[in-house]
Amino acid sequence: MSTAARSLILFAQGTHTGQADSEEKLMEDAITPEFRPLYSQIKALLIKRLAAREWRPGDALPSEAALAQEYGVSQGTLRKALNALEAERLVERRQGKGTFVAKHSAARSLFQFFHLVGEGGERQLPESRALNCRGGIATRGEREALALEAGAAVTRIQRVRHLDGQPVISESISVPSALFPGLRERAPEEVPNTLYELYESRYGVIVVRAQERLRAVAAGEREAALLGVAGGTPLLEVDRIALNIEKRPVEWRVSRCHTAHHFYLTDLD
Amino acid sequence: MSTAARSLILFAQGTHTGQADSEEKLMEDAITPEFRPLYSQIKALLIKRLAAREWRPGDALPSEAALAQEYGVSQGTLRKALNALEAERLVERRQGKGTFVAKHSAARSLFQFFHLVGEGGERQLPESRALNCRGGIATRGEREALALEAGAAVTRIQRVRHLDGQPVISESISVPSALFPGLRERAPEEVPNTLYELYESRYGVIVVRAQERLRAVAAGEREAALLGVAGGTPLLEVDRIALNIEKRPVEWRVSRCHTAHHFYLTDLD
DNA sequence: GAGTGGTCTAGACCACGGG
DNA sequence: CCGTGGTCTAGACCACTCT
Repeated sequence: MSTAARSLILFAQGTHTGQADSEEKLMEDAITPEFRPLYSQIKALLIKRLAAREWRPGDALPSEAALAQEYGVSQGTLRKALNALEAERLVERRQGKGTFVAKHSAARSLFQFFHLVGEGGERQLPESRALNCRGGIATRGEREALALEAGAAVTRIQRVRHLDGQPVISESISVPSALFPGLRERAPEEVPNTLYELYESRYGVIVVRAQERLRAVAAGEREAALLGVAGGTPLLEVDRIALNIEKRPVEWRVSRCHTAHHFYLTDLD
Repeated sequence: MSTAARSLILFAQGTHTGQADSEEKLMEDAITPEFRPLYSQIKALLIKRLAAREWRPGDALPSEAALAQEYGVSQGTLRKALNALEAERLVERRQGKGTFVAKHSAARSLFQFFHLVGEGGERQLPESRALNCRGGIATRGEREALALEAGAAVTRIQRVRHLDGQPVISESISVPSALFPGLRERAPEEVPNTLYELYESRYGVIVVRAQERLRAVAAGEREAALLGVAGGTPLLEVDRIALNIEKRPVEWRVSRCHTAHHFYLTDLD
């Protein structure tokens, strides 16, 4: 099945041993060369298949040899595409086992998405207590963050997250209800700690990257009470937009963190 | 000259066509295989030469072919090492030109090291006004941040940085005086905006990566005055340790940022 | 032992930059 | 024109995993 969508463009390429010809002369005067490496085209094709959920998180992809034959390229070229996908954390590769669609886990949440660490740098996932989970109509801010039309339905979750038993984060989450049918009916107790695992396993929404905007704000009375601090205490506000494999926003999350005993840690490299 | 420090360990490798033999039977029962890919060994050797300043920032390295011959490996293997160095931003490669030792520039400072952006996401390097530049003895904090012995000399710079003409960042910088001889004698007016360019061109200290710890703090009276805000205003504190090519700390910098009109922007991927 | 990804090689040709 | 890095191929062997 799936006989390799074959429209690979081999621009002025050397050793194409017999396949993917038929488009050589059609750009006599192509002002823009439009050269695109084969491995890059293969990569895009594989992303398309991943986005179409041809393979699910945790599944094994076909072997390098099989995919190379399917696309009519050498194993080396195909490997380059797969390695690029691994670098973007879309797949995981293990020698002797195979190539697997990346799956969310507590460890991944901890290292890729959760950056608050203790004074000594210890990483630890917080425990969460959801306060509520409701549906509503997208505000202007939600429409902008999630690229929604006016009137779109959103589901909102509010929760407090604890580290070492102490409340440290007050979090407001908004997602498009269309992507997560039924989520709004969940009771707060039924909202798990690592939401991205839920998004993935229950709704097929794979969060692969995010962008965060940080600023310092003064605690309002509500957050202050939730976090057990005085009103006006400086808090670290983390405004995150999470993107799926197609780079579309799927979640907007604003966290306000009490940073008396924790840091937001990030590497510049 | 420099006839390729040849002690590459070729463990159970296949097609070694005649070079780098002589160490085949000496690990009959090596419990730990200690396998290390050739390209990784080459990479380490190149890093050593870069750290030794055999080539200076902006210089061209020898061509792939030349280096491959020097180390007695194939061009493909050598390329893998160079590509890894490029991924770590130690070198820059340009088709048709060559491979060059990475050089600090305003652009690099802006994208790799400066993360404060305007509301719309515009990136812009701030202008700096140094308040003072003095020598002193390392405090406990400086010793920990910079891995210094008790009694070590440090040079401290304090400055205020402006965006769109408004003071936004109050910054305290400490560096080991031993690494930057003469820096402490600079008049504040002689302290340039992009310090890492100065470190590199004047002192041969190449900052290649950094780690930042962020938290929210209340403005003290001093910062408040410098930034033109009320005392107690929440500020984003950015605590940075900058590392050189050998991963040793070379600068400690604490910035306090007024984030009413700017964000700290970071990507999670 | 079979199958997977990982490393290494050798060689061909292409895209790019600058004489 | 030549020299550079970039792409692609083909094939060999190695390391790892599981049966």
